[in-house]
Amino acid sequence: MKIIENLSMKQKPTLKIIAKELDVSISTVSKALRDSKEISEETKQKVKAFAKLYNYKPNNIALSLKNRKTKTLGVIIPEIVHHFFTTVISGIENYANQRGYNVIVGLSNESFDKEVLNLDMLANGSIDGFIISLAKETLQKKDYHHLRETIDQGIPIVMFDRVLDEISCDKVVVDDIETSQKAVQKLIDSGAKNIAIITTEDYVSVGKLRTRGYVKTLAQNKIQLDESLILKIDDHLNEENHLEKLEHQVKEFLQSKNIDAILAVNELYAITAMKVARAIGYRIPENLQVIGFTDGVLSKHAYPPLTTVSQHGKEMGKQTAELLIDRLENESKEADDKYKTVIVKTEIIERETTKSINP
Amino acid sequence: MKIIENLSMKQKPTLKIIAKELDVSISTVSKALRDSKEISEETKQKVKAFAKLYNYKPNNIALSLKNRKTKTLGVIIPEIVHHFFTTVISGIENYANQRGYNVIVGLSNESFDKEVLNLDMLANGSIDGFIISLAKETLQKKDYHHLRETIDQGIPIVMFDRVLDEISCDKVVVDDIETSQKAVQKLIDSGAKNIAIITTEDYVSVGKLRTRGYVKTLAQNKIQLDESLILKIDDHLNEENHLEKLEHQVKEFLQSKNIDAILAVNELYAITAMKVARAIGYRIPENLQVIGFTDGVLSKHAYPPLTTVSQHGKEMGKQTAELLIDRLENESKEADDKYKTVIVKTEIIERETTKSINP
DNA sequence: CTGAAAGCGCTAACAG
DNA sequence: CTGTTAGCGCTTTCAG
Repeated sequence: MKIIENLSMKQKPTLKIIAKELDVSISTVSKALRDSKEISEETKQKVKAFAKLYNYKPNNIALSLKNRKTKTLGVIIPEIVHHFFTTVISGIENYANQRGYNVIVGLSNESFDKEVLNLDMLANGSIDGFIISLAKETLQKKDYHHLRETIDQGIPIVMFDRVLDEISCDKVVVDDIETSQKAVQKLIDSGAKNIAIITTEDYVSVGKLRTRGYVKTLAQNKIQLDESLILKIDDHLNEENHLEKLEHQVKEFLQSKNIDAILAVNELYAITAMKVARAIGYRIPENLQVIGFTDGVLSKHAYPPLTTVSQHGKEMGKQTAELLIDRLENESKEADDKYKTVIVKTEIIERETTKSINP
Repeated sequence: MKIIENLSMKQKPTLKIIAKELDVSISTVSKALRDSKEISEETKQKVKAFAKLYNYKPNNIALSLKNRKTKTLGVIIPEIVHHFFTTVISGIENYANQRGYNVIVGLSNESFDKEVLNLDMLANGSIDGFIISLAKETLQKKDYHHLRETIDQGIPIVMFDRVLDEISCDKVVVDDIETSQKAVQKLIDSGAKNIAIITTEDYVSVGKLRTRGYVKTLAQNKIQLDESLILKIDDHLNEENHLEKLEHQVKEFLQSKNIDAILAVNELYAITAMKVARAIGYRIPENLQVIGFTDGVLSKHAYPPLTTVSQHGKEMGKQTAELLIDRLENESKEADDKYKTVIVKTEIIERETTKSINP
């Protein structure tokens, strides 16, 4: 075969170019490469050899335009410097790749506007569907028009973790109430009397639900609820000194109360509570037990290693991706059209901030 | 204006549809929307109003095909559940968005094959350029053909952190040698005599460079180098029990030596060293000082809070994105064609694992 | 001022 | 077995 010089390594080969060089038509090349039986063995060989030689790869964009699907998922999360979200992404990416999908990541930074922007930016054909965990600001504003619009446009959304009852779509969550109950029960069983919870403001659904589980468990154990043992952190992540503020709030709380156990709604709150508590003389777990949510590096490497609720982020990621891709690929078969919400199991990982349960 | 019924909310409007409804040509619509002066004010108004009403947004894929550029960057990193990479991504995303670019993320999981796969998957038109930090396995194998090929294909690459001298392209790094020197000098100045370094195998460039800085600083201070104070961790991240193994290696090391300061090449090694050291009776920083690299959550919330070298991941991300986008948008002007490597400043953040420097 | 036509790279129905 | 044609959605000459 004579090698044609105008095919420098630089020039990315296209069907057109191959066709010209081989002096056949574009569609012949296309068919040959896809092993169509319309094409003679001989031609196929020739075309394939040439394609291989010049390392031909079909252009994704052209395929996307033709097929009206991009084989890529848009993932929009509030923050990426965050262990939980990071594990979720890794779960998504892994699974999506296996099924031939790519992942575009957008960050909302907990901002409503950025969430909308990202959605818009990607909804114009760049992706086939969204996986999203809502920004705090969105939850506060309760403005969901952007979600409604993209669903109306026919772009499916799967929500995870921070989800909305108001929007019907597939969802993946942890059973926050039940999990929180398990944790509080464990604290009670191991002898705690004055159990506090450090949680978020109610507009963050996970915070609200976990608080609900806390309240419920106390009731079940006939323990009088003391509202003042519920600390709702007023957390503005984007502020410069939010860590200092957090510590301050926690410190005041711990000093003013007589607490022997804490359930914290995330790692950071748990770690902070431990740090502050230690500073004011508590010993953990002897006179203060702590359980956190989200099993991340912080918990694992904390001092002492923190007992936490593992949310299985990777599994959640896998589930969201699966739900989304299944929906994308079944659009025609209206069979399983109903929206699903899958609940991912949690698990309490016992480390050294809780006591073993009394027999 | 009469509202035409076949435009249900579901149907995504295209120029074609708008043209038909308004009974003008496609090109007129296109021009009107782009405010071409070829079009009469009246028509423009009409078209724009209609487009707005039906929430028309140009299809990105079609634009990409037409313009031969996608306005999206491919970022390939070894791991995402990792504070440093996560901050880099956030820096990239932020800056890229500002300039109208999206970010596709690919994870190599430290595997050569997955790195190649990801590169291939995205190089077929999905992205305009790459930002990449190499997988350990790639560094070991020294097989860089995939990088060479994509550069040959005309797709620019910017490498960061784990970079290669062998490949010419833009790079963003931290000055590892110098930084490491600063850290070691600090340890020496605050009285340390037997300074150890916990580092990676040499094929990880940052490990090698930091080690070099360590060696250099000792020499400058006329301290005899004791090779046995260099612990090179044989780290296979993907193994199940790599944490246990790590602890084990560190423990043996600490027990067999008489060490009063440690420079650790990343957070995990630093934290692990502290944990092990505490367990065998060291007090930090009284008789063991520790400095880590990578200022992440682990360091900040460690017990005691760890003195670390901040690598300014976010800044690095911004720089990589800037380098890449600038190159993409200047392809014609061969002016600044030379490859650059920008060095991002580091900074030692003093917390409680080091002593203040003796006067 | 408006529209027809070509083309980005690819596929597929339809002719030959 | 191979080629022509049309079309995915958009921009951009070039005619009218």
